[in-house]
Amino acid sequence: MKQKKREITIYDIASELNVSPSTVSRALKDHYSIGKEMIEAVKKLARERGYRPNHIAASLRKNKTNTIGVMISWINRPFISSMISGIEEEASNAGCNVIISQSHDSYEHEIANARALYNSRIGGLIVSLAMETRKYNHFSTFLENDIPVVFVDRVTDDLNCDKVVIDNFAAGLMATNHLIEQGCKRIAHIGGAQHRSIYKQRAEGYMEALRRNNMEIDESLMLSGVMLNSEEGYRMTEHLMSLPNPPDAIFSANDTAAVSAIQYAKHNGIKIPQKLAVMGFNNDPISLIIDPPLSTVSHPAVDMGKIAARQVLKHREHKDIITSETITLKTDLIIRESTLRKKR
Amino acid sequence: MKQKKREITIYDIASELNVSPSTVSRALKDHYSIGKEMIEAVKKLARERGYRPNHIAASLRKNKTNTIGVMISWINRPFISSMISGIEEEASNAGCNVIISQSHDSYEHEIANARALYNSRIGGLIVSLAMETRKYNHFSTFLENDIPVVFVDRVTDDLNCDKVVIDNFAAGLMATNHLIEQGCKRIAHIGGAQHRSIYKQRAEGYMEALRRNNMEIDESLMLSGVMLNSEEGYRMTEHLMSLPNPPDAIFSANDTAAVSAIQYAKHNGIKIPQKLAVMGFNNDPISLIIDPPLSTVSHPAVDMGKIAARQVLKHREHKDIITSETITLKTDLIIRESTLRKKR
DNA sequence: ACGTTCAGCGCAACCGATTGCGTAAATATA
DNA sequence: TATATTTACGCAATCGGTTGCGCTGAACGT
Repeated sequence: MKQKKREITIYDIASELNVSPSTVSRALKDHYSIGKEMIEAVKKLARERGYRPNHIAASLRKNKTNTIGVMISWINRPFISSMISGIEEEASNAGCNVIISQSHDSYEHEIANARALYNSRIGGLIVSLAMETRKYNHFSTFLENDIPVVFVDRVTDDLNCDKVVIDNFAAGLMATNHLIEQGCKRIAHIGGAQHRSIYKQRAEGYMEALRRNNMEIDESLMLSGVMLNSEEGYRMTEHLMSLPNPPDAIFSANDTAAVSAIQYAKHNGIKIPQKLAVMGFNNDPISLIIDPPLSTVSHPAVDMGKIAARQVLKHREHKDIITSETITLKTDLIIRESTLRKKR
Repeated sequence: MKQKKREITIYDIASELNVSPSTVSRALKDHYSIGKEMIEAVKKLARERGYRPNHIAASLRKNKTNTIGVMISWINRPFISSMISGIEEEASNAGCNVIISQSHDSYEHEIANARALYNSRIGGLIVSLAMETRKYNHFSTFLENDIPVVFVDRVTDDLNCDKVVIDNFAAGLMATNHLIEQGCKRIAHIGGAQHRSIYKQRAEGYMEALRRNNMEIDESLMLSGVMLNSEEGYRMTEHLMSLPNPPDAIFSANDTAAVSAIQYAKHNGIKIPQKLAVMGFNNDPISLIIDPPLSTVSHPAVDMGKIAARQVLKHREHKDIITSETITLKTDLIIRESTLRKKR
């Protein structure tokens, strides 16, 4: 009844063709020292017998798997899940598996996950840092063992490896400039944890825009959250609008907080964008659903994932190359009603 | 310079303790035939030497990995990514990896992915079916080889394995009943592909509610989409509202289409919920952002993922048990303004 | 005619853990 | 005291590829 279907191995193929297993192994991957017709014969028989390569065995021998690890904060966030979608697509095209692990934005978790992934002998790693993380020693194990590490979005300069990012400074500058063009005079900024470079750079872009326009940088209008979630966004907006001299615009470092700002405004009869213009960041689905639609900065999430995956795969191909490049993708300012004061 | 740090193996530990590798192997997993003090000694030395078990080697020997495969349509959808979040959390607590693969709702992709996952020797599989899929032979390979398969949400009755679902019929009934209670007289239903049981059952719940209230079932008010995305939702709403006798309520089988219905209504000056009540399904984040907030049915996404993972892990523990259970989780009707005609 | 080159393939040692079977010593039973 | 049983551990095969090195015969050069 219970048929123990033995799997076909290279040994089966070898003995059937009266050659050695090594020849079969090499033939299957077009090794240069194997004859043309032998390669064909092996592949043909392999196909006929339904041979399935055992990656586990190869991984054991090579002490490296064809699995790419992905460390992110939370899967269930639009930007992250889209990025993973891109990673998965690219990796699966290259015959690689993708294994994911969530840090939940905790430093402790991130360390534990790094250890677990390392123990799983992943062949490459893609990381978007946890909000908390300030030290990066837990990644050096990978680098020391020639396991390519690529950072995406939430990166660090403390480690010398590939990065896939957007120009957060330019994006912050662009977004703030737009608000200024729309006639906003007192622009507040709701940022994220400032040790996370993406948030720091967005804030610096914001400040640079003010400077270039000879506008005062008012520290009391620059807030930074811990998680930058909706609760924080709501409370920070409440704080800002309760100031003696409240802002007439808010540039938020993500859409979640920006949407909360809009909701606070709606609850309190503050007209958007006339009384308060709101600019977000990320182009999350909610930015298009909220009323009025939220102006924001688009993040090429899927592409960032694809490119990060490609970088990992590239390093796996050419182990000799040790260059570490930083790839910066273009962002787009998406102008919607939440900031559109001047009708065009 | 380049220190080839040799990994500690059970052989190193064995020779240092002057015992055999088999003893070390057994001691590390508390095998009954190993003495108490031997177990302690082995574990102590393993800790001191920084021994890391090589799962690859174990997988090769046992011909089964500690990796759980997850097949879903798209990662970047709120329900799916939340579910995966739950799976990952539970699996990682049990020391298992999670590898994901997207079908993009395509039958062909699903088959290819199944084959790839099988070749990866996964130790268990969690599936939420692609929209297109109508045949299920591509999963039998797993069952024949005692690899536990658990279906979540988008399930099928054609296969005899575990399922984690919600009561879609009851949910559809409940949702429609609510609309009726709110005084809606002509309720339309926007459903998904009817060969996918979740959508069929929601539609049947809808019809049952009408029947119980002696309301006519008007076929022209029952539409079913292919992907049930926003474009389809918008067009179907347009179609419905252009009928000679348009509906005064729409029950959509997901939030995406429901939000599109609201947007169509807003674009065309149709008051919600007075002129048109809209009910969604899933409790996606957008349902809370859209104005007016969307009434919907909540899906315990994270829990469904956790439970599915637990089922897989359970089957891995006790291989003898071959029961296949269906676990049905509770849904909640979330009433918001989009259906609230009667002020309470 | 003889040394050289090289394409083409085989040998066998890995990679690290698992496990059925065997065995010696210790303890229990008759 | 002899035998049965239990306790605790070792032996060695096995999982399926991979790869450095070595071998062979034929083509080639002078």
